[in-house]
Amino acid sequence: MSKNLVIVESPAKAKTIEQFLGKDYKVLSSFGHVRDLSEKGFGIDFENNYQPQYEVSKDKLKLVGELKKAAKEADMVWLASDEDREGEAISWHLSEVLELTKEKSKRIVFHEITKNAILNAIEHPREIDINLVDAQQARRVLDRIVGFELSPVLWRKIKPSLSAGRVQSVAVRLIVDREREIQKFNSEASFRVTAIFLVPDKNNKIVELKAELQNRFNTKEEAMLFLEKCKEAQYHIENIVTRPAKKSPAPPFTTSTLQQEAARKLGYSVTQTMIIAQKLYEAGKITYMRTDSVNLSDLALGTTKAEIISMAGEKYVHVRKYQTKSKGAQEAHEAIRPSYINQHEIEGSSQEKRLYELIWKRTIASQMADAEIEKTTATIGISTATEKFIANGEVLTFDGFLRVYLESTDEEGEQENSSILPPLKVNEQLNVQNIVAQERFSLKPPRYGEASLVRKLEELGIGRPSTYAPTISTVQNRGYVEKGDREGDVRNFTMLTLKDKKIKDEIKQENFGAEKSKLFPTDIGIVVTDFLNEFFPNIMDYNFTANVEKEFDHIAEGEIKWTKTIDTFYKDFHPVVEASKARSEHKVGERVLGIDPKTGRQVSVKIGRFGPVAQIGIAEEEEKPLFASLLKNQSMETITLDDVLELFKLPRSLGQYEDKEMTVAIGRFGPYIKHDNKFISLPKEEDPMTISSETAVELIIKKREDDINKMIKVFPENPDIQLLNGRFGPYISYKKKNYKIPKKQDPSLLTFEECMTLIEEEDKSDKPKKRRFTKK
DNA sequence: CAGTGAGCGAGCTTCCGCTTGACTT
Repeated sequence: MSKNLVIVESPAKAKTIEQFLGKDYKVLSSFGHVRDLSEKGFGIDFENNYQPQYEVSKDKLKLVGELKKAAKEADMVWLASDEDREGEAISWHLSEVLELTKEKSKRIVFHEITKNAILNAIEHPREIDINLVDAQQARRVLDRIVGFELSPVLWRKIKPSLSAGRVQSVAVRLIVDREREIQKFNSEASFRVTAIFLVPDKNNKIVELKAELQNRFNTKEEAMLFLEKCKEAQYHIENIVTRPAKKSPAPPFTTSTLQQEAARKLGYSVTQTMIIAQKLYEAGKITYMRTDSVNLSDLALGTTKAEIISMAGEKYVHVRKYQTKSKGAQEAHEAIRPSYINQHEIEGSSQEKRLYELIWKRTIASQMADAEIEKTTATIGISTATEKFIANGEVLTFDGFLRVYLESTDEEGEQENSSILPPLKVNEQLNVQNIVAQERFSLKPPRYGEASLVRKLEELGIGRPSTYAPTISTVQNRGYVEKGDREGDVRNFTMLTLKDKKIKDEIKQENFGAEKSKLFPTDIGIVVTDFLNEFFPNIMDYNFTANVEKEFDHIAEGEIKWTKTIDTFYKDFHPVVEASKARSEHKVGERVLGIDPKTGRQVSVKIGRFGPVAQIGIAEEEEKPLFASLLKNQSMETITLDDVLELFKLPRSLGQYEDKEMTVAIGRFGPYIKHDNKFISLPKEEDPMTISSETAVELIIKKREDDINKMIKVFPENPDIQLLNGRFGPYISYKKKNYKIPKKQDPSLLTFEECMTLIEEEDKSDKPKKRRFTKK
């Protein structure tokens, strides 16, 4: 029996630490929080000074039992959860639930998982910091109040099952605000002038020298005037300036920067990145992946330095200690780095290998010397004009960290690919090959992607490393935000080219504005955001979290009681919630578009039970209103009366076939034909408004053929059971449910009885689950 | 897999942060 029990948060950590501590110590893990506010109702006693009602979480009951038993058997329990607000609370909850006494338990903390750090921690134990725990309770209770007061308002006013919260609602607001910015944006045109000169290089070979005019022109006329002046001009080098410059490496990865770089360099979603990182962590390949710290342990600094020396030599080393700048960082862990920096690559899936390589490079680079660059700027004078051309050159004189890694950026703008300049002398005359004045347009603000939204949230101090990925999923699952691509548009631009003293004036075309995997607000997201902005501007303020964090800091310092902070907030907040419920004259977000010319009834759009819907007439009228869902590419904000009237032309009858009615309509999965209670999707090229009955009949016949090919077998005993070929291989279909067939089984040999057993077995095994996946 | 949207009103939904599994389609 062990005399000592150490409890940490993560099982992987427990395993490592157990090896350091020897046989007198047993190390278990709490798997994060073990207790939370009751799931029924608020879990807060409002009558009793906001007393939290805690319950051991359902999935932790068994674990808590085991911990209790282990605690009883031990002489001393060491509470070793992380050293931050949440970690302190975890230790406190553990000591409550395990009924630990002060004599029998101690609180210890360490920031790195090394033997020295842990032994040192055990030599310097302390007690639980109840002020820090109180700060966490305030955080927890505030979030519960905000979430559970606001969400039901949305159910009533907009649509069931919606949600609002301190973090998610602001995340959606960022997306909505950005979308409105983009819609408002007016692109401005200007003329950018570039010239190509021909000069000899050091071997007397003629090479191109590219230069750009210092200023741009606002109009075509000005650009034209300038080119006219250039027709007879001479060009010469007026000035050459060479100056050294430096580039420094980026700090080691945090959760947020890892998500950004994995998105930019490897194309992973934030969830994907976290799943892969979790695997690497569990396999002992990297340090903990949910962190806001850029700090590396002394041990890691040392081994990284040694690695760089053996790889590249002493002059490539530059030991750097980074400071965390992001708001609200709690720094319970190290930065994300390889556990063993001398391991350049690892075994595993290709995704794991690539992510590991990224982490390895970033860590190594962060401890390498600056890259040194020599920048040369040549100014070129024009004999007939006062404007100057500028040619920029860049030479890498020392590669430094660039030898292994360069951080990517999100900016798409115009690349200045400055390269090495040919040898030039002041006063040298230049021959011009051509001068081009090209119309350029200012870029609209880019939409957020998953990773850039995380970066923005982190910048604002909203959310934590453990919640970035889940928050991004939540706002998508609630239907507030959709990830998607947008095809670009085509636009014309003017290009003026001066060559051989002649000016060519052309109109050219370019594609612009195409976006991939970006976040777009849905109508529901927009309506919910507008509603919350109107009634709860305080909660929706980008600084709300930062402001309450300040309060939590005061609580942690012991300057205020946590219940006081909550009371002040609640007394302001709750009456506004009540007021927002009371206002009920109109459906939130409803927009009246006009009058239906046929019936004279009102035409409007709103959020219905199943999403955005168009409506002819109003509920109070004697005749029922007509409804039609908006199409995927339509928005409540921009849809017109004519668009809506189009929607009501469906479902459209296509006449009869085999004495049964054929109708065409648009459903959840796009346009379809319904005939004899069967649904047939329209191929892309067919338009439901114009499709003919002949084409419809062809599609019906084709569908029947496909169905026959799909069928493997039916049983005379029970025609409800069908053996079918599907997208994922053969399966059994029975009473509208699908059942798997074991891989080794040849489906055509299955008997009726065997099918029935497969169905029964799967029905039995599938009852108790389901919930979590639909929920999250 | 593909009807829905008024009205009656039962019974449900929901937050953020800590952790890891056990799950489809």
